[in-house]
Amino acid sequence: MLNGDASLSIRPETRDRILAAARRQGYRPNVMARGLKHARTGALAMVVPLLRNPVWASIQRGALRAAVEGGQVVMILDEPEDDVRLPTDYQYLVEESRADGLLIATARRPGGERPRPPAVPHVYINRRGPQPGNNVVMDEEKAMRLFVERVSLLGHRRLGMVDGFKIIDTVYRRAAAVRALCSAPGMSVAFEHAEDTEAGGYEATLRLLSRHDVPTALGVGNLSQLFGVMKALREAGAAVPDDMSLVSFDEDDCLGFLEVAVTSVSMPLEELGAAAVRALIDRVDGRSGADVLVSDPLVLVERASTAPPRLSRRLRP
Amino acid sequence: MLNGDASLSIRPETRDRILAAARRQGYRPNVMARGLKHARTGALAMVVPLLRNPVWASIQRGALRAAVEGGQVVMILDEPEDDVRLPTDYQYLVEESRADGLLIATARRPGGERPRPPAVPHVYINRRGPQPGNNVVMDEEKAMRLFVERVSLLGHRRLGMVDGFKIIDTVYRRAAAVRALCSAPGMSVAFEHAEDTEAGGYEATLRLLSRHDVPTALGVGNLSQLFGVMKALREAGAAVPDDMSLVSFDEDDCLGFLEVAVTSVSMPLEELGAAAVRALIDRVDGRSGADVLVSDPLVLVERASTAPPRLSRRLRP
DNA sequence: CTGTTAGCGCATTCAC
DNA sequence: GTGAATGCGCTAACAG
Repeated sequence: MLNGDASLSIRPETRDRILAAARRQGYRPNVMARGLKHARTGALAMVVPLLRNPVWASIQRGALRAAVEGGQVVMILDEPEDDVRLPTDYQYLVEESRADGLLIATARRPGGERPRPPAVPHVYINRRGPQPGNNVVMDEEKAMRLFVERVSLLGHRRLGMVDGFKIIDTVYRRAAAVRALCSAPGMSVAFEHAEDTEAGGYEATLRLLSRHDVPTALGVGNLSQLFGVMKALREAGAAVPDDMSLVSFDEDDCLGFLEVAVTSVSMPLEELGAAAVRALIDRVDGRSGADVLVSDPLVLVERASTAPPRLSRRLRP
Repeated sequence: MLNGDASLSIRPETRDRILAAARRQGYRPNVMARGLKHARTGALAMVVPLLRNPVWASIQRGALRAAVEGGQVVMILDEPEDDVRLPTDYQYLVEESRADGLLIATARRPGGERPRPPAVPHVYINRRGPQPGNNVVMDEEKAMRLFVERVSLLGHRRLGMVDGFKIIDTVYRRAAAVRALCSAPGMSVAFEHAEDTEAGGYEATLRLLSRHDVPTALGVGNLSQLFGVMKALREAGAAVPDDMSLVSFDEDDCLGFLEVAVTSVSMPLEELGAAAVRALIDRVDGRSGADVLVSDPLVLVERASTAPPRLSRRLRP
């Protein structure tokens, strides 16, 4: 009755009186006792690499919102980059009833061992696990398409991409998507993989600029790399957007305040986090489901870093 | 015995056999049952404003590290900026045994109501609560001193500061500290309060630049504002560092890759999070303590955005 | 429709 | 030295 069972037929006034009295006396149902009975904790465990990259903050926020809506609480586990664990290393949390399910948001796979899916309810966020059915990812293909369509419409034919390494699942999918999109005759794309850091973006751009066919439009996988990319362009005297069009795949308010305001593709990060939590709650409740592809809202945020390529280059045979 | 009670006198081989068998069968102690008995959950609840500002990622990371060391787990609660609650609104988490204590990391105070400390174990992170004894903060005074000493050594006399509003406790303490530090004859400081956003920093800088006594050295409270500050300086034609020295109070790798590499004061964010968790565990265990002031590692990261003021201005009477 | 009871899994206590 | 009983707070199933 104290949990709001409506099936009881008590006079409303009586019910209210009781509830008021309970509240006044400070009564709180003990979730551990309740959990013991139901074999449910009401908590979900989320394993994240707590990078300073703001995308995780957005994913977390979306996840937390969806969790409170589902009456769940989220506990955060931090996986340090220098101590990459297997997803199965976290299932003890469910086995010892600390959580009902696992949200696995670590992008990097540990090397060597063949992946096995955890034996407890789980969902992979922003990456695919070893099997279909428990993955919630964003529509990277659509993101790449927005980029490629935008710059090819401006007249660019030689594209470039700076992103992380391919062991990161999003990078893998982006690379495949952009290759497919640039397979049209006359189009090409140079893909540089580098660390997800400023220095990584810097080095990758240097490599790109030393090619004989320097791209005229560049996509950058994340904000940290973007700062390195812009530094390399600045030092090389390559003006944005006249010598190089630039598109970031991390949207952030700061982009509008840089030397040149940078156009970006805004990914549905909060939606991703929320969708993952909803999917996990389904699985905890025994409703299994298919993989989820989050495609909205995924838009190009136009700023000032894209323009047609220089005529001199464009017309060169 | 299964939890490693050494007081039992079992033959080591027997003990090992049992433990091995337990492990093989996948036995896991149920933390809810254990918790029910001990009236302990082994979890701490952390209320954060999930801003995209990377400082929260660092604080979280430090807190999570200290939590695993203390055998605790941290659940995260997100307080949206548009729905500021009272700290006491979260004590139900402890009352219904979801957590053993509260880490309150929201900086902004809700207006109107007089603050009352939660009636459960709690610690305020990076802000002071209504009473002394449960606050873990960083040494903002030391941070300001590093800034003021550095630029005054370079010859600056008119300083400026862009930061958030004074209802944010860190800002309040910084403002008091910098005023005290600049009370020497011939020194002055202009303090502009603004939103913790790029636009806020932009507007604040515009106000600063329109003064009759424009500062020659500027401290900026956080990274978001910094982008706005730099845009305003750029548009005004004020060169960094020649026309304006710049110091950020958020350290971030990206600072080294901006148009001008920005000097910063690196705050002990991870240490702050860790110290808060340790303090809270003490309080949960019944050991009360004093306020904690985290002062290390707090250093000036020299980059390229500080220089002596222009001679023309410096020599003007 | 209301009141009582058994048992969730563990740790502590007591009896053996 | 070992084993069985008790109760943490709750709820589902039951008996009244």
